Order: sequence, then C-alpha cells, then structure tokens
Amino acid sequence: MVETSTVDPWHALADPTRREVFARVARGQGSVTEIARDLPVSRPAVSQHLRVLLDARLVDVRRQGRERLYQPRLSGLDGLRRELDSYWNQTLSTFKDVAEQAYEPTAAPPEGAP
Amino acid sequence: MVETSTVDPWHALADPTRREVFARVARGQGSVTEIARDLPVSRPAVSQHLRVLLDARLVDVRRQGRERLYQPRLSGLDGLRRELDSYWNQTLSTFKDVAEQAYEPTAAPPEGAP
DNA sequence: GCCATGCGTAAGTAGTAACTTACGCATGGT
DNA sequence: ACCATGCGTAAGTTACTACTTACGCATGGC
Repeated sequence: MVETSTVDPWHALADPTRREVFARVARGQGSVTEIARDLPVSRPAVSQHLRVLLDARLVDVRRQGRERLYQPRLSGLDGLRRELDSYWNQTLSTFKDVAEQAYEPTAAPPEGAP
Repeated sequence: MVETSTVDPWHALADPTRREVFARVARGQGSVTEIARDLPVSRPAVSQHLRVLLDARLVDVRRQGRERLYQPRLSGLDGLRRELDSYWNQTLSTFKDVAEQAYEPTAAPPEGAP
C-alpha cells in the first residue's frame, strides 16, 4: 500500500480546530508538540488532525532528529483556489443572467439545467 | 429574532451533497424542486442544505409565484477567498523561511510562535 | 371555494468524526 | 546500556449531522 487514499480539502479545513492547526503550520513550520501547545486540545488530537491535513495534501512532514516538522503545502490549496474561482465566476455570470431575465421575463435565459 | 446566527462557509461547503447543491445554484438560479431533480437525495434534504447555504451567505432566495428561486451570493464566497489567499501567501512565506533556514541551521529564522 | 403545486419544518435514525486516555516504538543524550 | 523526549496509533465515548417520512402552510388556477 502506497497510501493512495486522499481526503477532500474542503472536509479537511471544515473543522475549526483542524483549520487552526493548519493556520498555525502555514504561519511557520513546527513540531507536533509546539503546535499542540497553542491549542486547547491534546497532542494526539493534533496528530490526528495533521494526519488528515497530510492526506488532503495541505501539509508535509520531514524528520529532524526526534521531531517531525510540519510545513504547509500548496498542492491542496491549489484545488480549493480553482474551485472557488470557478464558483466566483459562475456566480457573476448567474447575476448577469438573472438581471437580463428581469427585463425579458418571457424569453428563457440560460439556466443551469435546460 | 432577526436570525443573527451564521454558519461557517467552510462547514457549509464541506458536505459533498451540499457542495453539489451550491454548484448547481451557482451554475444558474433554480427552484428547490428543479435542484432536487438532479440530485440523489430527497427534496426536503435539498431544502435543509439550502437553509445552511443561506445561513452561510452563499445563496439568496426570492419568491416568484409559488416557487422560491435560489441564486448564488458573493458575500459568503468572499470570506473564503480572503482566507484562502492568506493561507496561500503564508505558505509561500514559510517556504522561504524554511529554505533560508536550510543554509543557516544555527540562526533562528522567524517562526510561527517565537 | 376547492384542489394541485411548491416548499419548509418536525421527528426519528443511522453513520461519522472529534476527542480523550493508554500504549508502544523510535531517536538522542549521558 | 539506560532514561527522557517526541510522536503515532488503538480503543472507546460522545456529539453532531445528513438523511428519511410525515405533516402543514401558502400560492395560483379553475
């Protein structure tokens, strides 16, 4: 097993605690113990959150002596950015359609599922 | 009560089904029944998802005859964009810090929590 | 006035997931 | 060789949440 299973980045960042863990890592690399010190949860909980963030490709690890240093990763964020941009543009486009429809309520403007 | 309670947009888009509901609405306004037709869940389920999306300021409603037309809303997306951008920039910055640290392992570069 | 359409909400249920404590393995210093 | 530090994982519990069916209210056409 090469660990092909992946995790939805949306799901990974949905949990407030886990998002704080990621925010902390994004701010600067750190060990599990360091990260857990700033948070109101136990160290194992942080470990489990980091596991999910790893599977979502939002963070990376590397050993340094006894510590495991976590740092943020662009790969997971990239997909989110693209998807969010798509929603943004579609929203603007739908605004236009609705506005046009307001002037010609009889004609049928482009809908999501014609 | 003026419904001040709000919902975390991250949480709102974390559920796959709810994200599909939003994607459908973003693609073009539609009634609940129309939206539910494309999805493998019941109409009440879609209603409940739309309620969450409303509370997250990701969609808007307006009555038109007997129907309630849902359309996407920028307000909820905007916060997500800003937060995501922040993570993106912090990640780039942390990359730089880690790279610099690799050349001078003795000095202490800027960390998240000094 | 009456029936059909469209929709929100209530109630109940099953699955998930976030946390805790306990444990075990590896690394580094002495 | 030994102990301390750092961490991941297992097991168990509790809380949440996404879904279903059933119901009730409003709007529009006849």
